[in-house]
Amino acid sequence: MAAQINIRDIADKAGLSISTVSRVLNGKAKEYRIGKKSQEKIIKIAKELNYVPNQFAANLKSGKSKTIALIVPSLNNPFFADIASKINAEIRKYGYITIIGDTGEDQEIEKLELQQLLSRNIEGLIIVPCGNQWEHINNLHDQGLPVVCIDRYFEDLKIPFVSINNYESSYLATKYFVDNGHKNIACIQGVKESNTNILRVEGFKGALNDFDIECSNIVGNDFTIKNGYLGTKQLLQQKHRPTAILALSNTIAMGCMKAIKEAKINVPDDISLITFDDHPYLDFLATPLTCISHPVKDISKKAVKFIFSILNEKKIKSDQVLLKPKMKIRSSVKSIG
Amino acid sequence: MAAQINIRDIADKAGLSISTVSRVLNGKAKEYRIGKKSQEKIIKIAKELNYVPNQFAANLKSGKSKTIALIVPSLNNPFFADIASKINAEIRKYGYITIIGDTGEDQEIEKLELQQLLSRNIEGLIIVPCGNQWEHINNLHDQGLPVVCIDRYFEDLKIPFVSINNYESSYLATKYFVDNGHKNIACIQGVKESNTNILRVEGFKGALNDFDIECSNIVGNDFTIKNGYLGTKQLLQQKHRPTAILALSNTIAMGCMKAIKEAKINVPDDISLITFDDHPYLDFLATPLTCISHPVKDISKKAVKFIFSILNEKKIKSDQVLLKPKMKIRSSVKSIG
DNA sequence: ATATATAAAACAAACGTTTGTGCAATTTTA
DNA sequence: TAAAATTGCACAAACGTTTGTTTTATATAT
Repeated sequence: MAAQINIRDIADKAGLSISTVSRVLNGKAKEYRIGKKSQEKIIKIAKELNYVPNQFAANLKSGKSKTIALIVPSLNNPFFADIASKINAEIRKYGYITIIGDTGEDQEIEKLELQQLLSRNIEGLIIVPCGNQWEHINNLHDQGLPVVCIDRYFEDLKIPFVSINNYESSYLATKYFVDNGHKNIACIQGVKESNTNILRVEGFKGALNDFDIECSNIVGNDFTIKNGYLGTKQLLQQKHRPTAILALSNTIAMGCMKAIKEAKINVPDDISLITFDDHPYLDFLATPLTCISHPVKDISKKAVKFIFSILNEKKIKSDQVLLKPKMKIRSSVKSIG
Repeated sequence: MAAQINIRDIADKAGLSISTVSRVLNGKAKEYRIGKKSQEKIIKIAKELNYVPNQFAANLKSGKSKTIALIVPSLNNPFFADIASKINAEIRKYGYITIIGDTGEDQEIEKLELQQLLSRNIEGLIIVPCGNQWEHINNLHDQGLPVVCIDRYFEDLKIPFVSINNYESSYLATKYFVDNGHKNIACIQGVKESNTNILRVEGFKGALNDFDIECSNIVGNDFTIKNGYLGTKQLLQQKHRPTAILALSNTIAMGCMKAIKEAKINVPDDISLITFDDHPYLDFLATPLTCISHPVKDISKKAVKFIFSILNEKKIKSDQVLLKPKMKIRSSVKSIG
């Protein structure tokens, strides 16, 4: 790599000092009363030489890295990919850059990545935590690093978060099943300890309870295709087979569909299905899937706004918000009974 | 953010000089003959204080950022999200970190991001270029920055790339149509100028030509759902409606399916369809889609390997490779005639 | 003509590392 | 036992910026 030209090269060529060049290039010309001719000369030369400032040097001195870290469990999950894409774009608007970390749903990798990111002096962290350990994240928060959890969060901590009301989400879905006459409703859950999952399961149970439906048929333990597949198989073998399944994630739903297909039965004729997380392809499935849709754009925007509010020490009214979920009705739920 | 503890704090606490600490922490203890007791003491203290090195300082001095940039057209596209996920994981294995840029298929943003990334002293660039302008990328290559194009590339330049044989891809698909008796085959293309598209179209035409099929019915001009939708509508209105459509990307295929659904006709009974880019959800579509599958993992691995080979000035036999595509046969092609 | 105010820009320290070199102290060799 | 070699470490410069302070030149006031 050819040596990058630096501020000194510009100073030399302009016959001015590096401090003057720095100030002009940083828009502090007025503040430091740099003459117009000098300003123009510097800017012209910088362009000519195609000057690119060395962020390391700048950051080292200023302590500002202009970098926000985003950590997600898996970019392979279209939901998180969507979030990553939106947050990345949003952060850029603030003149900051995003470093995206993909933990592969492994909390040890999460910790490791966090270390690496810290050594890059990130100024803020937006994270979808991938487990129920929170100490390493809370420490950062306590140390004053702006942290915002999205999607998944820790209920009893003071870390700001923006997520959706997961209880309401599955309550909505379950109620929809009930409204359509279903009484034997099953649920395939994800990682049991994750608060997302806990709340969704509670919403499921809560709805059943409110409508005086006894049985709560809950299987599974992971947000994966495999788990959805195995869970569904298990459900289909039950003597009193459920008429409806609530899949607590899009990955779980994919597994469901696989098992349902293998069993040569149909959605919604033989079994109804609702999934979490919307995606364009849901419209084109064998049976277009009714889903609980999360406002990814709102979540992303708000999370980024939070980060920069904290960074600029602006007060936020409430820094733990739950957005409202929506149900997108397609045709995977049959009206029965 | 509380002040991070630095190498000097460790030196003070250990009663040693910062150079000694630096050397121990960088694994250069033997090389510089640091005593065992000193080594142990330093490592112990570093752990106790939870030392995180300041990469900016280290990078400033050493000129090494331990960072590779990855630029993709859009993380929203599952294909690129997949690539990003894999490359990210792969690069981490080398102790490097990845900065992911998402250009939104906008070449101006691509240029802008590139500038920002350069100022962060990236040591390498893996890019899926999002247009047919190559100067800004070629310049970097000429300046000695390790650059590897993936998926899309520039044919006449010397920039290393790893992609798949796009000609072969669509040739394969088209041949499959022909083998199944199709004669009136249409193709919905993406961005006309992109080399990916050009080659795929050529493969399409080449196959038709080889099998003495005259008509080449090519519509469309963008790798988007919308374009797929409009293109399909256009095709369905033709007096001599095609019996098969080759969609040159997964996004285009989604648009196809939308239009086909609206027209109340079926795949493959009324029309056959093959798409590019595999994805788990393709199995669960109304009609599981036969597709041309690209070895994402191989592409990612090879690209990363190239980058580090170039970085370490190791010779590569051939640095412009085209991997073999595979066809994943599902059930979206009807055997006719 | 001198003192004062202001404009314009230079000086120099600092950020936290890495790294080439130098210098004791200790051990080995002759 | 003195010279040579080795071991163990410290010194200090450098990386390219930012930024508080100082200096110089010019304009204005007295």
